[in-house]
Amino acid sequence: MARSPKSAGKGRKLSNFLCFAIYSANLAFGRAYKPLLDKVGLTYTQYIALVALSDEDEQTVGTLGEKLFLESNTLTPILKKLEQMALIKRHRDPADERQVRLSLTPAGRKLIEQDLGGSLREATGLGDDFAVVQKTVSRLRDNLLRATKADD
Amino acid sequence: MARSPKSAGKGRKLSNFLCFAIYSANLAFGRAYKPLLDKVGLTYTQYIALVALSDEDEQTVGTLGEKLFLESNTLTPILKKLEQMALIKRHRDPADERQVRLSLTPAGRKLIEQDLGGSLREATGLGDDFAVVQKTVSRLRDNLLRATKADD
DNA sequence: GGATTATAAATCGTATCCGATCTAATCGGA
DNA sequence: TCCGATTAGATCGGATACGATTTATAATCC
Repeated sequence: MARSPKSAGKGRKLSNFLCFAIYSANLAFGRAYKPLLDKVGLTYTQYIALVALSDEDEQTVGTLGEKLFLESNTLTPILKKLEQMALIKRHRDPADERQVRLSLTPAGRKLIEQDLGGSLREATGLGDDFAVVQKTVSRLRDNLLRATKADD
Repeated sequence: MARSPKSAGKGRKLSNFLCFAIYSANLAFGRAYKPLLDKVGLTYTQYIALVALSDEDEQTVGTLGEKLFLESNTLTPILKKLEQMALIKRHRDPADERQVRLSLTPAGRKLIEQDLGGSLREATGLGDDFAVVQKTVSRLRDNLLRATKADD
């Protein structure tokens, strides 16, 4: 990844790597959410998946994967776990037996409506920049994915 | 779509979650680096660890972990792999046998000096905002970790 | 000095990610 | 209509993350 133009001496400074800032910020978010999610028995990824599922009922694994930038190899085990916890329902679509439809159970919806991470907005220390950063990082992600897909 | 979503309700939009922007941007960086790192047989985390190790010779697992925000449970297997690839050396510190000292081999240093991710700066599409985003996200990370540690 | 405590790394079990592959179901062209 | 190609999920193996525990060494206290 790109670094600042200056690399005197021995190594490249980690602090100049945007990828490392993102990588470590992701770890930090996971740790910030941990105590909140432990209370309800969810992992970070399970929580994100549940939020995405709250967007719409009867999504397929594929469409959910497009939202989360993940595929069935990662999602299937997570979704089975969420079903096992009675937070979602999974069933094959009768109109196309290849697809699996996903919906929150009342328990799952109730859990999501608690706004579990609400207290974290302040912890980011971003103040009014919160929305700007969110948009900028999303744009960064989209640009990277587009560029990556482009030279396949 | 044949079926109409019965709930429509209150889902929280994933697009409003800063944590998801960071989470997915991290996935995107990993995928952008993948083809570059495959050429040299490194994984994303191994590469980040190697960059951190290029900063200084004779670091311990603990000090490396402070830079990477990781601990020995995660680092030890990665460092053993890097040693096995002859990119670093590991040895117990004679002055304190509890500690393991880490240094790049010439091959490891040579690999890092290639600036493998250089081509990705452009792919971020951030232009002159690159450095600003890098600093803002680092600050976000530090704030989150501080807040998380604070109410332990 | 010997026992207790603290520290550094390693180990172990669980849960992601991800490439590769597999299976089942659907589609499509001759 | 038939059969190969495509598609959607699921499965599998390797590599992180991470809490909890273990081992080995060092520091501290009485």
